[in-house]
Amino acid sequence: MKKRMDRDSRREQIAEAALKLAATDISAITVENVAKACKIVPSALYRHYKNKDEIFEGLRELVRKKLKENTVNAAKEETSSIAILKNIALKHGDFIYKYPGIPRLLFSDQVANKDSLKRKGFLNIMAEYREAMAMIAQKGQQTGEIRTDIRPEDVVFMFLGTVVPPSFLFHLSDGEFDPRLQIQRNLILFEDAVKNRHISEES
Amino acid sequence: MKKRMDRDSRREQIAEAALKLAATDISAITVENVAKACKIVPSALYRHYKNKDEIFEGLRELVRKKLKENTVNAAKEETSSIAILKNIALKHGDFIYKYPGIPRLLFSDQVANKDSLKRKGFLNIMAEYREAMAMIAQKGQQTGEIRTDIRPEDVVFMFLGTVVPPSFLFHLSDGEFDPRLQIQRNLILFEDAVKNRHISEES
DNA sequence: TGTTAAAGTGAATTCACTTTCACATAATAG
DNA sequence: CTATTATGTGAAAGTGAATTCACTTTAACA
Repeated sequence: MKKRMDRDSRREQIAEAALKLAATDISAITVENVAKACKIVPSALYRHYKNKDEIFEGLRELVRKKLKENTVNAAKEETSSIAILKNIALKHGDFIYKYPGIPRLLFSDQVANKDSLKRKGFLNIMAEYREAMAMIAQKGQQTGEIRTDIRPEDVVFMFLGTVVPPSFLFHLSDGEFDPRLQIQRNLILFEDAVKNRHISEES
Repeated sequence: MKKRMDRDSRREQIAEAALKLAATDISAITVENVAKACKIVPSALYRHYKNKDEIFEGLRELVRKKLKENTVNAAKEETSSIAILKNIALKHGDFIYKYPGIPRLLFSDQVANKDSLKRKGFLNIMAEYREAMAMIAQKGQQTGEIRTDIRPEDVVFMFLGTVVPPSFLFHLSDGEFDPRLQIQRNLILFEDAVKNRHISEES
């Protein structure tokens, strides 16, 4: 009757199930709960992942993919660098609001703990991400819309500054604090701070 | 021979021991390790704290105290609002660099997890903290050094934006990324973004 | 100095998970 | 149709803590 799921779909299903569980609480990601969500028995998970750590690895991969998707879409929708960055920030707001598991995972220490390999998982995602942002910023400097007296990486940090604290508060407040509104407000200051002022023209 | 420790010192010693353990990894904070660090036996901890959660509560209290100390000292050293805020940010950089356990704890989900009471612990600390910052910002607006077209809370978020992302990266990178340098750079943009521009005078 | 309460000890218990394993069943290819 | 391989099952074992408890030691002080 019921067709069995093929290998790849099952692996993905498992990671998705874990991501959903992360929305409540990272500690809800137990082998048992993940298995239950996939309607299989705990031990069956081990046919698809060597152990729980590998499930987390799959989870990180999932997050990486979704984050990248966001940035790519944002770049398609806008042309100016600042507009792209702002769009990405807004998309992130919607995104983490929709998947509260994402900040949970990023800030979690279960997923990225002592053994530096696991930690490097997210660190690499962040590095890749920061680099992509830096390239956008650099382009903005070349076209003259972003001030050139700071490094592109500093623009990136300013960008992170608009997104990370609201996300963190969203995480801490267990969903009560709406990160999207604050990100919008922060973006006003962000634009103001990084745009090239052309002081001579402005006065 | 050896004098036994009095009740209060012992409680504090336990919290301090937990904080030190947090520097490596939150999961290193086990009843056994904490006890070992205090040179007593695990079960003895229960004479001082009802359970592990209460130890974490003591830990949060310790963090709250240390954070407050920072802000108070910064306020003493400077007069202008912006200078105070910048000073606090710098102090925080030094601070978390010295106590890597602090960001670990803040971002940890062991310490502040599902049951909302625990989570509220840090949430309250953050709320208190943000309020204190907001008051400084408001004062800055009254004296005219900070622009008045944004809410004090937005200044606070901008402030957090300078400190939180570097702290987070410090945490993720396991101490390799130095938050202090980036905070310094971020503060340049921070000051630039929030100070009152007096456009009429500047041109 | 002998009594009492507080603090510490060690062993045992419990608990929530993860992981393994021998066996069962479904899909697939020869 | 049968052999083979991939998946899934259920029970059992293993693990790493947290917590409890009866018992000892220590400090304080009447």
